[in-house]
Amino acid sequence: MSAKQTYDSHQVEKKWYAHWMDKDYFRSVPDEREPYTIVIPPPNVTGVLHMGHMLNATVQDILIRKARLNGKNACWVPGTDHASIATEAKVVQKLRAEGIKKSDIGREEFLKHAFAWKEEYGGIILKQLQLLGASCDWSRTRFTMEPSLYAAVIKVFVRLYRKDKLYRGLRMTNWDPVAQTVLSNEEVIHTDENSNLYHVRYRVEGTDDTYLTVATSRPETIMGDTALAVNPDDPRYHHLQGRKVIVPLVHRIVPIITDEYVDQDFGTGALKITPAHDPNDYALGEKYGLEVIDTINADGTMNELAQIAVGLDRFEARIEVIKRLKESGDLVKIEQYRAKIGRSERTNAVVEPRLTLQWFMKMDESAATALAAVEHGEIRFHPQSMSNMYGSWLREENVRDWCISRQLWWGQRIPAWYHGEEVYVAETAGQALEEARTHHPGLQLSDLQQDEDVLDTWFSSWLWPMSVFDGFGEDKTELAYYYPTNDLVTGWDIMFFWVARMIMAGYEFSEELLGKDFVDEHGRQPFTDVYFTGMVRDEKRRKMSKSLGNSPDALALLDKYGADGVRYGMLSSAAAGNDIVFDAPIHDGEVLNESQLCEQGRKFCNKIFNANRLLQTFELTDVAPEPAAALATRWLESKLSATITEVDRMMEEYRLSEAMVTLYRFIWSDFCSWYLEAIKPADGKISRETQEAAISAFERTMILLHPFMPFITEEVWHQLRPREAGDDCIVSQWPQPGPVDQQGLRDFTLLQDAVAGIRDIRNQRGISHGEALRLVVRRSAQTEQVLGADAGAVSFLQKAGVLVSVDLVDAAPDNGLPFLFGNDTAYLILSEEVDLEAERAKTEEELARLRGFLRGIEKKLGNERFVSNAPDEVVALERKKKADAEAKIASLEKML
RNA sequence: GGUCGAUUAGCUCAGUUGGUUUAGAGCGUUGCAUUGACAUUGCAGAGGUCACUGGUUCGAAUCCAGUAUCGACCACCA
Repeated sequence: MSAKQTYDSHQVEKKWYAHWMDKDYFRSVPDEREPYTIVIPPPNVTGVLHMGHMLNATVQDILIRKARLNGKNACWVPGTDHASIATEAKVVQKLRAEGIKKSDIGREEFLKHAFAWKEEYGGIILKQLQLLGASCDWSRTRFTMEPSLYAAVIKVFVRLYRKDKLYRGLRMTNWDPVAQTVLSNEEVIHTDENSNLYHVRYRVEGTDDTYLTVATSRPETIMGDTALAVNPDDPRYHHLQGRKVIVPLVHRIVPIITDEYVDQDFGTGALKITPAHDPNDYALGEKYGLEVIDTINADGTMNELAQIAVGLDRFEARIEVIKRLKESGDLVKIEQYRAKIGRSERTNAVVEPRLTLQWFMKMDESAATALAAVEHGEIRFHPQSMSNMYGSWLREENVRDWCISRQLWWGQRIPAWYHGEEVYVAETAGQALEEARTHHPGLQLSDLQQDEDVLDTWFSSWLWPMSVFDGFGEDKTELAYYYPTNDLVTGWDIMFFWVARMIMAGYEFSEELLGKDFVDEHGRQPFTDVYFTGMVRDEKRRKMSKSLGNSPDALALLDKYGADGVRYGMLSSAAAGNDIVFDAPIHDGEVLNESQLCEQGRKFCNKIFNANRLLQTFELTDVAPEPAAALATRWLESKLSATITEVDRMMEEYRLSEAMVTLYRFIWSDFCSWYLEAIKPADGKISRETQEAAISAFERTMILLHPFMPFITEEVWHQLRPREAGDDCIVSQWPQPGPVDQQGLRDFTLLQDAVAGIRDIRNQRGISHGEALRLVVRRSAQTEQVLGADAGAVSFLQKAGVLVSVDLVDAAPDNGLPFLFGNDTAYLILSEEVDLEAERAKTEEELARLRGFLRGIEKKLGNERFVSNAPDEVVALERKKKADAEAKIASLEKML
């Protein structure tokens, strides 16, 4: 026999992934089979694999491989997202390092650089997914900025505009001064931060020493103040109503207005109004017709209108303004304060409320439709509780129009052309011109100005389930076959960004694209089920992120534990929607801590690998199977069937990690610890029939485990027996459960318990596992049935318990050590003296426990209402429990 | 401020319409054995009044109410 061996993941993974690709197993084309479709949540084109992607991809791969084994036409569409802000920021940074300014080279040139960047780094993440084993149809790889998907976005914009769902308007928006673009509300992250509340006094006009003091967190905006406000019911300020005050530093005279909005209990009960730099102030400004003085530039510096601190950044300006207020004596006090600060999701810059002209999509109708789709069950969420979060977002009062324009170049340019104040929206400049000419016949292309802005990245991602099948193109064959897709797997953090909007797009466009008959039959929803993965957190429960540097290097993990090991480790603690706490902080590719979860996965691979090796070492004979092996084989078949049923059910309910753990236990405990030990021959010779049964069971087990751990299962599949070309685990058939012999399972459990009892005695008395003992069992209906009916039972007991003999007797032997065998007693015959007192104490302890148990049952059965109200089978069960307990007690009493 | 969720062994978590032997797994821990499939593995042990208090029920970890603690999401209080 060869020396000890350990499973080596590296070479196996490389070999089989190449083989699968070579055989085109991941490829899907429409055919007569039922489709099963997943579209990947497209990662950022320049991103690198992190833990979130790995968890997400593992779940999708499990679902897609399971569907493939079930004979469906499994199609997993991969791709990447152009991620306009993130990618543009990276390209800008790279150019800056080369001494190039974005504004100097212009749009065309910049886009060339951006595409070059995409060519260089784009798709790295997809390559990394392959290392994990992801069985995507790579021939379908799509990119949100490729021509056909770009065209889809433009078409959709035009359609929505024609449907009067889009409008352009001057609004108070979230401005990112670093990226210098507007953001949607969802892209602003609000967190509590320490800040100060500055109390500043404004002198009342026409007085020398009457002041109105306001509290503000943003003193640098006072140069833009155009009013102060108090609550009309506030008695402190009744005498000031209708008066005017002088803004410090800039000496502007502004009115004191009254409005219910002002909270008397906050700060001083007086509020400064800066309509240009605060959404609420803007609303009040509109209400009272106040002047808007915009004092901040797009890059966050102060402009000339500020008069003070011109050219300084807003935060430097704050320091300067405070200094001057101190000098003028107008700063009354500074209070510590904890405030919500909004930051840009992408650049982390503090968001500046800013009045800008943007495109918006009306959301009221779409939101209502999308909400109904989940409420009515056309789309199911897993876990179901996630629909609460979804509901709270889409409820009418929380929905706001979607700001879809961005002041960037990397993205789909808005197809709107302007002629002065007029707007022409069309798919091409030519069409826009044509339309413009209906009003102005002599117009030339050069008279029209295309909108400089691009569309929000999510305005292309929301079409993903349709656009990847060219749903907006001429040929609808693919869309009609694959749509609606089946499962969407994503993190709940993009439920609003992405999931909700895809649902909206599905209901908005599917009928136009596929026709009413089609959607009436198949549905309008983009997917039928959404599986929300949890966030991957580090051992301190912080969300893993690049900025914290707490995310392990995914590639180092794969290298260390193998793809199967990592998949096992990630999934084993990942019930749907639950955050998973990952335990392996790795920095710069070096593993600092062991990941116990992945290590367990690695060991599991090793166990499977060696189980196969054992099977291969047996020497075959043509004799009939040993009785013990025959019994164990029948038991294993029942057990396997039960396991298949259980795994099927768990998969249907999206309880993937439980399904995997079930298989882990089946393989490790049932197959390896009990079954292989039972059939393992002493002389190395095994019946051909037993060997075949073992291999057959093991290969079906490999299929069951394949979705979870594809590489090791494929490898073992091929080592188990010679295979024809094309007979691969990945394309085999999911096994069907056979009959389950419940009585047989129960009887076998009894034998296992007896073996445990024997081992326990050996352990406690220090009897070597190798020393064969004699076992004597008291004869009863139960023991006769278990031991007498099948020659295998005795021989199994002998083998597993290491016994020279097993005898059924009517009277207790006088030198035996008794233990419970089912409801009866068995005696292990020892050569040495038995410490009767110690045994007696143990037996009495057990007796006391059983009596307590029996009392509980008797109480229950003595309860008239229980007997009359509980279902018959429950009562029958309790009676059985009672009888069993009584039999056991009798046995124990006899022992004493 | 509003809404939702969580609280089960030292740790991470299961527990699926309330009822199969007075709660399960993995890891960790303790003891013993082993290195002849398994840089290990096997066997066994300890460890939980299922957050707390009431209620519904023949029966509650499971349903209801309240309390406590934690967390998440949403919200324009300067």
